[in-house]
Amino acid sequence: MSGKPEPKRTDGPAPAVDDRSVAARLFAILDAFAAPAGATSLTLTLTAIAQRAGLPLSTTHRLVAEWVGWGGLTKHDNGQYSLGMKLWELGVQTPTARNLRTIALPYLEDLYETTREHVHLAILDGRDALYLEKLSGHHAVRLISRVGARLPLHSTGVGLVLLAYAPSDVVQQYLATGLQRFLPRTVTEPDAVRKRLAEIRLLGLARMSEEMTAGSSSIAAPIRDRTGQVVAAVSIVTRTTDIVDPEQEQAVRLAAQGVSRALGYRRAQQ
Amino acid sequence: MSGKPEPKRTDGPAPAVDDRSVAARLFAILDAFAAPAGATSLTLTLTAIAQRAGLPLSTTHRLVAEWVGWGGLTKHDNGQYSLGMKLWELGVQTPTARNLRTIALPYLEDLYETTREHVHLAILDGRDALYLEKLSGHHAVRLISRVGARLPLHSTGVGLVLLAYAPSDVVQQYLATGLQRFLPRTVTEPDAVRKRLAEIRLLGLARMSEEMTAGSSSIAAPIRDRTGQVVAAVSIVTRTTDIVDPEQEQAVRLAAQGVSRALGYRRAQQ
DNA sequence: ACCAGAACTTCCACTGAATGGAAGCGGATG
DNA sequence: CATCCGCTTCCATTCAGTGGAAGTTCTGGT
Repeated sequence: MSGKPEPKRTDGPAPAVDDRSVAARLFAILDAFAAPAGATSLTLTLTAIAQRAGLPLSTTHRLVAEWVGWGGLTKHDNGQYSLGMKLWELGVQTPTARNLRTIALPYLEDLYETTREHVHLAILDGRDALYLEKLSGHHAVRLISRVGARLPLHSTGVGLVLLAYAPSDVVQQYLATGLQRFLPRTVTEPDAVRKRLAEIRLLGLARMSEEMTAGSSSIAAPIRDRTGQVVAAVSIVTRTTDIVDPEQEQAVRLAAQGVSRALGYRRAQQ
Repeated sequence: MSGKPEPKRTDGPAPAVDDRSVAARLFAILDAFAAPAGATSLTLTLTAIAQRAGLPLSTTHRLVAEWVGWGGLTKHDNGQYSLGMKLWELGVQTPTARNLRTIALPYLEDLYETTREHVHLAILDGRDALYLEKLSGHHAVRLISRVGARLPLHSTGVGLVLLAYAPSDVVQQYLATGLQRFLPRTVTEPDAVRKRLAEIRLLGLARMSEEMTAGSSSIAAPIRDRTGQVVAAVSIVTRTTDIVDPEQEQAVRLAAQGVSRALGYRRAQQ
């Protein structure tokens, strides 16, 4: 009853004992390096890591040393830390990413060659479109997307395609939360989005225009696995024009079909 | 006093208390998933993880749960575990890999388009060539290399280039250990390798033939950063022919120069 | 050159989180 | 139905991890 038998705590601003496990603390350290949006990858000092992870400096010091020893973090000459190659090495072995990427890459290359536009490959992960691959030429319009980026489902071509073929409860939940408007043309009204999703399912293709990045539009199509489930989406992002280019749309469709076939999909109908 | 008040340990085969830290045990679990050579990515049962990591089952159970909770491992329906997307997500943010890849990719695409051969991008990491990127078309000769793979320095094109421009003590150490012979034509004799390295430095290009995989040859060239240091190597792998193709060699050289220039290198001499 | 301050590293007594043996569970196999 | 094998849960024991504090190094201001 009453207060716990705390030793000698000077009131202060809620010490709030940290009941995270060692593992959770180790993870918190890595999470401190998660790059925010489309920024360059982070490089942090020990103190910065400690702050971001909410850990005492000495604990951070010890745990960071463990990460460095294993290769999950690297210490640079200037004393800053960044994510280490070991992490990259294990990361690229993750089955979902690796298998899809390996199979899809040749088709993405073809698509890039025929269109010379940014090519994206993304999957649905939680409430986001997670970008697995991105090909772009030298010219390349500046985009926020990059490999490993998470972008909203309702404002990107791949995102909308993924949402269009997602289980209805996922759609329900996604639309329930307020959708952010990035540009005047971003569609954020739930019912309007629903109507779009139906059109996408009908057409087997999504067309976006100026909803995430000014001056750029995109065309996206679904990729299916052997069971017919949509598991990913491909897209190209072009400079916005008013005319629909049937050749580009056909190229995206073909790429998506190619990958689907390589994944073992044999289209049932149509 | 005498012996510790051990509870009731039956002698047995050296209990050998495990003095690994919690962190080390967590890492051992991830390391259990490191795919051996060119195999498909692993999927393991709890028991298998425990064995590979050398941990008691109950400890493994608890720590694996921590990884799953964070997203570093994923539990599949069948009860098997594999590396998780979180790992991939953080992994692709690793600066070295990300920066080099982003800058190099357009040039690698060009190289692929002009040659239609496997294109590799690798860096020197420890005693291995670590493959950062690999592009291949549909036809594609079967190769052991893949993104994230580690292959020997003396039997691959990129490896030999990296070794040629490595600090002399690295070369020293590498050659000191016995070099494995994969095929009859693999050069393993230290002095012969040294001679090759000198030729590569002179020519700015490496030519390999049937030293790792039967029927395939490769042409590799060095990539330099702004300081002039060789930081990576590009190569194409072709079906072995007896004639040297100057166009292919020129294409590899151009790609390497393009990436170098994009990295800020302005060649000093030549 | 000197000093102040910040950032990092090391130390160590205390303690509660991690450990792992054992028992319980559940589903596959014969 | 019995057995095996792999997974999950439990909990008393203890030692690894903790973090405050002191020591050290680096930075930059005057």
